[in-house]
Amino acid sequence: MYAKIVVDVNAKRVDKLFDYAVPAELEKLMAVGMRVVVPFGPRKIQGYVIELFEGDSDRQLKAIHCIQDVTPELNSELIELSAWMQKTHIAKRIAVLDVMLPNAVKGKYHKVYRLVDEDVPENIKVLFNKQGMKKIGECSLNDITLLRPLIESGEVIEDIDVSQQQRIKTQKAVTLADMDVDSALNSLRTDKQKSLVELVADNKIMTLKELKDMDYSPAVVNGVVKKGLLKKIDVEDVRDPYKDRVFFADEKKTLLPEQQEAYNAVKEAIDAERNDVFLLHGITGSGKTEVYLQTISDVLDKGMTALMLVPEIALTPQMVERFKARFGDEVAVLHSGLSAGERYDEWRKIRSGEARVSVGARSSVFAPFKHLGLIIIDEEHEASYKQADYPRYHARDIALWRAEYHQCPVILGSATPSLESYARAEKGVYTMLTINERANQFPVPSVHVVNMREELAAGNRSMFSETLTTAINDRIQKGEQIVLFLNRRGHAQFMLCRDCGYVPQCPNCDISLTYHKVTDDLKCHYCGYKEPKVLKCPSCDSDHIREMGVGTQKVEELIYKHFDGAKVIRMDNDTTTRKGSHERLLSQFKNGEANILLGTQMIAKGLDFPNITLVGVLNADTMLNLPDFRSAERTYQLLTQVAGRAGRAEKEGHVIIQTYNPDHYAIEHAKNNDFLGFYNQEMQFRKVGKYPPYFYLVNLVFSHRDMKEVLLESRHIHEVLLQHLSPGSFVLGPAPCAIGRINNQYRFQIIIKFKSEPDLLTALMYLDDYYYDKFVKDKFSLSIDINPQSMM
DNA sequence: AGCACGCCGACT
DNA sequence: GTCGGCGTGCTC
Repeated sequence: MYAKIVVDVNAKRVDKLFDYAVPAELEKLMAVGMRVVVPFGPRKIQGYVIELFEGDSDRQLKAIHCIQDVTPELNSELIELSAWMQKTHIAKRIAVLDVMLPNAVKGKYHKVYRLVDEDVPENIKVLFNKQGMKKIGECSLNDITLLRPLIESGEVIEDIDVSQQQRIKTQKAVTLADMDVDSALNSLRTDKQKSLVELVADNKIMTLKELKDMDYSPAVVNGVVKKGLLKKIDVEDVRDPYKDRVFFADEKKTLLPEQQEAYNAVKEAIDAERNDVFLLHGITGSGKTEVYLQTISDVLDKGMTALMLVPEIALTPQMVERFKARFGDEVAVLHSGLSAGERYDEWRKIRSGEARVSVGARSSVFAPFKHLGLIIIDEEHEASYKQADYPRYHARDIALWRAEYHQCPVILGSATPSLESYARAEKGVYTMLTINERANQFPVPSVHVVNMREELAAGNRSMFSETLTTAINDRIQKGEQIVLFLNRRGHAQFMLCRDCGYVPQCPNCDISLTYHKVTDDLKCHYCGYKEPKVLKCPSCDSDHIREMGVGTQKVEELIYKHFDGAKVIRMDNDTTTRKGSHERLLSQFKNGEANILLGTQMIAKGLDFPNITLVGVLNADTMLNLPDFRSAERTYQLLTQVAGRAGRAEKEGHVIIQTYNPDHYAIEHAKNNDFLGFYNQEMQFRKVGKYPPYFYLVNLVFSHRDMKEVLLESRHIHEVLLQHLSPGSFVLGPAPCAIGRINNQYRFQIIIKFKSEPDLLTALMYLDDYYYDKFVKDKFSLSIDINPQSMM
């Protein structure tokens, strides 16, 4: 037997399948998808079994060294998917496999000394572990002196140990020993021991912890074990991060007519096992989640599985609670807050079939389900579904591939669909499902736009307009709650000299340094460069240099100064990095420990508190002015989402949007909650600008230390692309990137725009291959982003 | 990516 | 004469 293996070496040159012989003693155990350790050149590394085949090989093949799993980590679907991703994402197979699997699975390599012969003096033997290994990194000088003669004589050799990062957690348990239960019971004297054996006989396996909880002391258990009636074993201990929480069973809610219609359409596709894609366009508060829950429930009833994706920041305890309440232990939750071990446990629950529903962020799209009956992507427009770094996959693409593989339907849900998806639904590629009425029947909040230019003209230079100030004071007095949203993207704090206008820049990148109040220093967000806060302007020696721009901290201070009786909870990256802090802050707000919740992007989603009657958007424009073709779309989506936080209950909600561009169509349509109006206008702009969904985009970024070289080389690549691509496509550039230099690497970009380009992948693969050696040798780097989410 | 092999300069 | 610099090339 032979095996085709992907080796764990992240290099283009070895991005192919290697053939190995399977040793006779491993043939029975060997399965596709397993991880194995193989000799590779002079060393030993981990690899994935992609294919097994029989027959003679005329080549002298090396043999697989050992297996790493008993149950394969990958199934044949994921293997096929990885091949597809390798091709369509211009990515290395191993890099693709790496993002598919949970971190705990990935191998760790240690250089070790290995004891060849066990028969050595005791003082040497104690240095080694049970497997006769000793990590070289853990050797003291003394150890090495001791070992040196043995290394020279060959009794100890250098080797590489491939180990798993995260061991499966085990627990001690007991089970029946091989023996007749009745005769066993007869041989026991005490009732306690008898009942213990009966209990174990009934349950097959009981952990010691369970027994202890049932008042069987270790002494009793050990006594029976000693008699040979029970035996101790290790069982896998599945960590459940939510195990201490009690979930109340959640009942099906009656669907409103529009919900029902959407549900019926999906249900029909589920039953027919048809690979339909639905775009569920439902305004905020229209009860999309209830539709998801009921369709999932149907899938489970059919004995199939369901995968649901939500944006990372929407994966709040509230959301999880709702799923756990409806489906109980059948739910696996996958998000970034889990430890590697917890994540792996959830993964294994899915693989074994113990969990049949998953709720998770982007990477959970690879969850190893069998018999998928439905895939749901909630908030399908969210940019976070696209992985920002290599391999740049979009969870939506993966979901569509998997749905086709399983022949099951997909629901793309959103209140503000991406233009790409909406256009496809309009064309009939996807099935459009619309919900226009709110499930709770409460009125849509009223939206008021404040023109900050007028405020400024009227002499109000604070960041709170007259209207907002009045509204905030009113809510504080009534004891109602307020959410204030500060759009921080592209609006970090920096230092500015008031005399000469100097702004401290990163010496390695073409970007100004960001001021961090917590550490009181200046940092570069791109390369990590750090320097102390400057007290005197390095340019003109003036001491009128100070922090500019508003951060949430600054706004918090201003709120306390501006409003009596304000009690603020601030949510941003600084206050929510600790595990569980997100949840804690929200529950504090929910309990009324504060009346103002101030935050960035992360508060735009999911919070659903009845007492919020006012939502203020402090600066609606910052996102609008970003040099990106999606900036209007992003602004519209964000404003709609933020507005959705108000009036989720009986009390009427108000939204106040402060902006310097009150007439911008993104803001106007957001104000009127008019998606179609926005869509039509934005589509015009996309059509004229030759942007998605009219054209597909590929963003190529080249970087190198030497500006001249990178410019010359990218010009050449421009030529190559023109030759390879069809006349209907556009190749723009090379032009300097928006941030022209990062970490002393000059950056140029080329943008490809095309409607249909059958040779695209071939051309890109050619670039990736042909230039690879050059890029390695001359430290050039090329990044290829197909369907980029951002052009910056 | 690692690691070995190999072919040149500065040292005992 | 040899130790070590890192360019080159290979890994089933």
